[in-house]
Amino acid sequence: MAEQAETLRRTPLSRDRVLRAAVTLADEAGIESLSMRNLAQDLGVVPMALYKHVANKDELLDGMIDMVVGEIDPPAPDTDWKRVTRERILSARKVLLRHPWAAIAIESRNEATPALLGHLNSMVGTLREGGFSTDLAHHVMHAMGSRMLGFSQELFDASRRAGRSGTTEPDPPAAFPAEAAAQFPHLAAIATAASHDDTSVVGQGCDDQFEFEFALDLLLDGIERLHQQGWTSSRPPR
Amino acid sequence: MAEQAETLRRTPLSRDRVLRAAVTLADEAGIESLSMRNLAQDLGVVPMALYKHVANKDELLDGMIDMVVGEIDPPAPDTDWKRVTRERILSARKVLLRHPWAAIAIESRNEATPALLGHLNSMVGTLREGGFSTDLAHHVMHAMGSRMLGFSQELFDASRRAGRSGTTEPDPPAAFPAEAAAQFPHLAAIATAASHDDTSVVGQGCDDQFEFEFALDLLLDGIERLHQQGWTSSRPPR
DNA sequence: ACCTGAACACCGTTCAAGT
DNA sequence: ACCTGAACACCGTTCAAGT
Repeated sequence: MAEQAETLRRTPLSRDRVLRAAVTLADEAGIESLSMRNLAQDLGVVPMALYKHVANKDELLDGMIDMVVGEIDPPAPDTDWKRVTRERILSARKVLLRHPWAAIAIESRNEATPALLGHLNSMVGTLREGGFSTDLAHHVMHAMGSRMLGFSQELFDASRRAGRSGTTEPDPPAAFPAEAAAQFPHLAAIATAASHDDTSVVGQGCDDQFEFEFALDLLLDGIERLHQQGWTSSRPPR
Repeated sequence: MAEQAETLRRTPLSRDRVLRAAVTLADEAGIESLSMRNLAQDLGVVPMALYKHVANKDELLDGMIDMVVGEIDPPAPDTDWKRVTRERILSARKVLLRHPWAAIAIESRNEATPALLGHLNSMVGTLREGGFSTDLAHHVMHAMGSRMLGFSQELFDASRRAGRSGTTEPDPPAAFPAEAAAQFPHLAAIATAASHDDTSVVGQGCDDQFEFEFALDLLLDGIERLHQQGWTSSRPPR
């Protein structure tokens, strides 16, 4: 990273170069290491020079978010709303896993950025082309953003949040301590029952991709059922 | 709040009093106003006095989270897993709406706190008592924590995040500007189609509670179906 | 032994002085 | 006109000096 700064020192700053460096810094060192001062140092520049390209740190974060959202695949040219939506969501997931700081950064901002609105808009477009009423499409979009537990369980993984330490080897599996197993027997049971892995381990023992697709298909199948029934909010199923 | 500090100045500090004041401060002024120094001032105490009761700010946040999790209703004495789970999730939602900073705070920590583990454990317990295999219960818990869009759409509401300004009147509805409607026609369409409200407004026009229960029932109905079919991950439905 | 002021190593951002 | 060093108003936390 130091050599990179060396190479680029003389090339002029630009908003794009600032944002790109910020994303790299957050990816590699963690979002808590992203300060205007650290970022300037990475770019071989005095801190105040950044303010020529971003108004302040909030705008920097917005720009970073838009850069990440731009990595999501565009909708495939396909008429099957279910397949298109599924692939789009899985693409977004891949992007968010590449940039572990991004999901929380997006949630922490209180206005959606333009790129994010564009992404959501095209997701709704896919549903509309699939024959969804605006009414049902509306509720579906909300459902996609809901978290029943109030937080995303996937995020309980230290190795994800902290910056990658250069190497890509996974963390050593954290054992489920015996005392915790006694206190939380049900959690211990489902941790060990994870059939796709054979260890008595939480977190590391779960196949996150499997779990994600499980939830995704649960939702998509339910949505498909409502869609086929011609569901409207004025005529709810229950 | 100043008078409160006055009243309590002489009563000795305790971990509980520190945590309680921290939750109040975050609720009223927003999580970004929660600094060790501000908190100490609210308590009429020198900043360093806090460190007698919490090791550092991270531990303070953990304590605040546990305090909030403690507000979630215990499971009702009922044998119907679906009703119990539904009520529990709605109770958690109410708690998280009372403490707008809490959801993001929980996601930002990378280890679950003891109270949170206890809550999750009892949720799994409800499923097990309802006849769920540990396998299915495991996947269900993951599904409950999943967010298809990578972020929770509910959180795009400035009035939620920023501290309450004393008054409880809602923010004036933010209009969906014409230029945005042209750029994001599908979003504009679903915003206006929100049948439970009659305005051309995003955010304010949505009945969040309705949307939450829509998603919740979509998931619960799908889960019930899998449960009745005796679903296991070695014999998936698709 | 306990408490706490000052100090340290950071922040984001303003502003005035330099070119 | 542009650039930037110093300064301001904050952080969390350490540590040594006070009682």
